Amino acid sequence: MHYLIDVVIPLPLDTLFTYKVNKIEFDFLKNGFRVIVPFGKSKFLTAIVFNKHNNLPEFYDAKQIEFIIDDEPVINEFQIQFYKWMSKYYMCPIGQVIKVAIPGLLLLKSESEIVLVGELNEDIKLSESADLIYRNLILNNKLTYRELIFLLNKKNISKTINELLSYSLIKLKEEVYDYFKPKKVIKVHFFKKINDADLEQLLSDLNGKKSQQKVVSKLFFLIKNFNPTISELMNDSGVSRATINALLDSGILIKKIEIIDRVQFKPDQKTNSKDLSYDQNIAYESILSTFKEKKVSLLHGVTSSGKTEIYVKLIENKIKKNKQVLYLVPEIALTTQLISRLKKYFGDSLAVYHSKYSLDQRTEVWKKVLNNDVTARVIIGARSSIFLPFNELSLIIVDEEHENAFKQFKPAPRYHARDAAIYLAMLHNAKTLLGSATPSVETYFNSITNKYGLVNLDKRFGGIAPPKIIIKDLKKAIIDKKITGNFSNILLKKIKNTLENNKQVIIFQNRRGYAPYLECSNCAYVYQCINCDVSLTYHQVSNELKCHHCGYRVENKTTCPTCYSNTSIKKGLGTQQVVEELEQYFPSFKIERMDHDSTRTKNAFSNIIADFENNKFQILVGTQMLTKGLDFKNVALVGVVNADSLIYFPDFRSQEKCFQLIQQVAGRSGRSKDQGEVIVQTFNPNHQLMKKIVENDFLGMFNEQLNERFVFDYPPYSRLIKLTMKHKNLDVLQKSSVWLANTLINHFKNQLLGPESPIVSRVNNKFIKNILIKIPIDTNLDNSKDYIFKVLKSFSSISEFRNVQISIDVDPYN
DNA sequence: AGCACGCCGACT
DNA sequence: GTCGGCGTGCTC
Repeated sequence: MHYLIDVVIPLPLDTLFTYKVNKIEFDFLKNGFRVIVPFGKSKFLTAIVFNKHNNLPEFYDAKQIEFIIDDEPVINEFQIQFYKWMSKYYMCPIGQVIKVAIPGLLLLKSESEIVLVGELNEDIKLSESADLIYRNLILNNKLTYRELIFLLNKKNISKTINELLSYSLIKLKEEVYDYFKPKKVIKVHFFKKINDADLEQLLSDLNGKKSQQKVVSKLFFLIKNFNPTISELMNDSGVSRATINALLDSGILIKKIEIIDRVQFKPDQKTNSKDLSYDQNIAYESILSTFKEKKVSLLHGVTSSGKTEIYVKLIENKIKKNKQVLYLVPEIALTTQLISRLKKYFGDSLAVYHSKYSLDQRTEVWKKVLNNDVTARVIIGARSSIFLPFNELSLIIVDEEHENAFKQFKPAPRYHARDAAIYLAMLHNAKTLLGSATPSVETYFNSITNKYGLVNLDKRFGGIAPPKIIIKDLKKAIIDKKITGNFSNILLKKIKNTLENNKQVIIFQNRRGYAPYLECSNCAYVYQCINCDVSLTYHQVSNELKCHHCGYRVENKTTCPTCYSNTSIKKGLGTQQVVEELEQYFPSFKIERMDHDSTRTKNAFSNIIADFENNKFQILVGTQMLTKGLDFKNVALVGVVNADSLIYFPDFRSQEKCFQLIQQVAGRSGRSKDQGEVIVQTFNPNHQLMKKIVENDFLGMFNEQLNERFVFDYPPYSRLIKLTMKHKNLDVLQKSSVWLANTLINHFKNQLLGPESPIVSRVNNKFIKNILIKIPIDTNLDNSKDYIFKVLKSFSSISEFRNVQISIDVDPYN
């Protein structure tokens, strides 16, 4: 009988690799265990067991595993299923999925150490390599695999290791794999449990030692709630370190090491969930009733309708039953307000997970979820939290379902967290609740066609009237000379009134930087990035020209490279310039900016929000960032400087996005009792979309968009797969993209668009071409994908095209 | 992905 | 004569 395991290697390779194990290992191993395997000539990698079987491979000799890391699985069967699905659906190698899904700490490479533990007996004769290692170990005591490989110079090291092991000269230090170190802290305790009488005794024993008495009484008081650290005790009792040390030395106090959670929750006063309003309660009940028949429901609730309270109610029910709930948000950094709100309700059962957390923090949450720990029953997280090892998952909430941030771009798998969450919930037999004030066309379509449940909540909480949206025609304003700079007179007047009433203003400008581009006024040259096919953005503060694609930056010397004149003019409009302009008009008010540039540092974002909330400044100018569920009580006016770039963005979703964006920004206004106002400036006041925006007509927008998607075969009437090709040589790219498109056309016929150069046709010195495939909804998606893979395989066998990078995006979002 | 192997140019 | 450039193929 042969014992074999199939493992996933965390590299972008699409196959499982088969290794031999012995009977004992076979019986011990379960799917989800980590093992160290030899891979290639000299590498050792962490791999994850995905399958166990007895079928010896026919065409190659399986290697033996090196050793087993865990004594229990680090991922569960749900995840194995889920990751496999993701690999298949998003056409991404399984190894790549693993790499993205599992925090790095759990996937260490050959950092294992061997440690010298024995002494060489004279009658043992070591082989040359073993002797070399042994002598090195005497000098260094321990060596990593990597160093070993280096010393032995590319030989198979497992032989040598086994030889040294067989004489008990070395030990493999497996602990190093558990790199994850719990955070430890030293706390002060009494030497024994102390009651009131003991305290009296202690205090009299310390007669004359005033400071020590102080410390003892303070500690006695504190331990009712918690044990302090040494420095906390010092501060609280107002004594010096020496006093504490004296008490420690005399044995009255002792130090204890405690493991604490890295992800700390301030013990905010815990509150019970609020009672739902009449409308909220109806919505809540209907969600429950749609869940009887449907796996997925959409809560379409206007801004300020109090969706969060409904979520809270639903979550409460689940955690009472010791179930897990995943609360997905588009961008965790923009969710500080929501998190602190949820903390109040769920306190210690709430954990936050985010790929920007440190590896230690992530690993901590990971392990808690794996063990269904009480301190991680509700996970609030960005898209990567769908990869966590849930085992009692019973509800997923996808808040702001329409947000593009749910779609992953950068490393493959290019998954959409909302769609993946629905599959994940299905695996767990759990429910998914999608929530949005402006649902995506796809989701709303699924709701009205009865695939998902649909619950409407169209009254704002407390009956506040929705903000009044006013469209201002910029063309007319210019003709009538009723405009100053970029602001129509009416907008300026409204800002003035609002500020005078002690209310705050938000100005939305969807472009960061100062001016989008700089143009030479002599020869009309536009300053360009040297690596990319885009114009450089002028940044006033640093007096630099920056590329927002590759990060290239130059000092603004304003000497035109073509005509050498130095008369450049700023064209277009960015957030920095808007701020500068407003500062001129309203010199007595403070203005702040919130965009990608001003929020780069760790706390900048929450600081700006906190300052705005506390009325430390009155006008907030910002980009998209402003729209993400922020809640400012005192904002009465929102101004959109220019809506046109939103409508005319060349993408089939641009109008939907524009509607969503303006509705969301509008939602920031008038969140308290007064009706808010929104002024949208545009050169296209008669665009049908503007009418829909003014009338708050979601359904009208939806129907119109749906119709357009039907006519042009876009989702939800088709599925899209986008192939992006990159190469440094334009000719090669041209030729190869035409070859690929022509080959694919055989199968996809007129459902294939391209190859086309994107608007930014060169980034980082590589040219780009896109091919878009529309797959009709009634054809088999798997067959289409198989065909694409087949074609890509023949593509890569053409040596001329070898170096063309191709990335696949299933359900692309731009 | 990484890394070894292999086949061609500029050098002590 | 060799060192090293990076094109190609493979990893159980």
